[in-house]
Amino acid sequence: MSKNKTSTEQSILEAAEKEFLSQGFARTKTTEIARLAGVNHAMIHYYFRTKENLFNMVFQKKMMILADSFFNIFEKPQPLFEKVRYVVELHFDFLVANPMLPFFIYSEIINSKEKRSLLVRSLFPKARVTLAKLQPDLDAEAAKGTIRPMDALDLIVNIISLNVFSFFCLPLFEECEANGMKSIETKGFLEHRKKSNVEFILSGLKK
Amino acid sequence: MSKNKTSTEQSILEAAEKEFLSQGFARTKTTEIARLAGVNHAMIHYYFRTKENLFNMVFQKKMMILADSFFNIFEKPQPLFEKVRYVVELHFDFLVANPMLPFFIYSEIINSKEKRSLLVRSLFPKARVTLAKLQPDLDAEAAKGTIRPMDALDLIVNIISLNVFSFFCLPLFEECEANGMKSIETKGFLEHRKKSNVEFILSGLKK
DNA sequence: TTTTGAATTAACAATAGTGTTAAACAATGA
DNA sequence: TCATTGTTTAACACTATTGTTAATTCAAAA
Repeated sequence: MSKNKTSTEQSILEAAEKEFLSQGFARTKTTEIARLAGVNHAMIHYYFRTKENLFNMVFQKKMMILADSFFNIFEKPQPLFEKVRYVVELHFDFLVANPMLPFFIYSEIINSKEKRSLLVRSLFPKARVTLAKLQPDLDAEAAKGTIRPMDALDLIVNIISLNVFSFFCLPLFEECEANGMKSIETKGFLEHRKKSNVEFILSGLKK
Repeated sequence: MSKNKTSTEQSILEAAEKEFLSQGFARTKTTEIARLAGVNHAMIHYYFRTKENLFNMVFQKKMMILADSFFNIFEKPQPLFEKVRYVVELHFDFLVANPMLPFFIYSEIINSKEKRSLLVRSLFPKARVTLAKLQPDLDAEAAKGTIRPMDALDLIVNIISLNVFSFFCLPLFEECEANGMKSIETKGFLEHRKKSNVEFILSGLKK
């Protein structure tokens, strides 16, 4: 038994991941997943029963990756300024490795209260811990007068905003270049934004 | 003739706008648009021939609104710091009036090179003018030593990032509240972010 | 080698959603 | 009033996509 079950099941999952991530649930066709995976399309129903089941496997996995990604970075004990720089850079690198992830998750939670609730329940406990540790550091620095008073949640939202949005911009700048509109060399766009974000966030912290 | 053509055509357009904005092209059903508009679903094909035609009407209109929104705000002649504050606030207010717009546009351009190109060609000329005016102001202030050297494009991307992302966060914070996770009073979340973004951006500009 | 059960295939059923059509209807102008 | 033209309706055709099934293949254990 189990001739090459893992191989088939795995290649379906990989193809599904690729399709769902780039197209979203609604645009993705199970036939196309099967074609990509190089298997008969009945296999998808054999292993996962429904498109929705298959989607949920992918979604759950990606949601966990997203939930873990950010807040773990904060764990390393460091002085505030180095920590902020480090967090911004590592979060940015995480996005380099998972450029479609935030958009994928957001697209799918927007029309599903269950999924939204699932995500929030995954994020909340970690976020709470991180905020509870970060806020005192910010308060201490503010008391010393090295930074302006800063809400930890705002800082985190700002970091995520600037980093994630850099990836949202990427296709537009690439399109500019493709249309011969020289606005910025797309080649180094992400590298540039990474530096720019670090500087802007550190500068935004200061008095 | 034209019994109440405008009424039917208009209500289809309004229902279509609502559905496409919240669900995107792929999830939206023309039958549901018809139901929402209170018309026979053949009317959609009578007035617009295809779902895609109808979608393009909505998309084109929304894209124009988006393209006009941001850069016009910069036109008012003002000292730099007041101008930046003013731009951030007005852009934020624009998003209050059009909360789904950025996500809608982005979702649809991501898988369509034509639409991406269309958007870029709409944005580019205005952006160019705005940048060409803004950069000298930034350079002058930097020469005076009131701000750190700053790339105009980075500043604009930062403003859009922080503002747009505040609206992306909203459903998550609402969901937190719904699940009894008290992280922030959702009631005032947007007002809070508006202030926070202005301060952070101004602070990020300074030396 | 035979048996067993999982894996695979092709063909098909079911459904949902888009688009078409012919006939009925309503408004307007002659 | 009648003819014309644009509007609306219900019924249907077409298509794409998901999901099912029965028959077949294959690998391993007895």
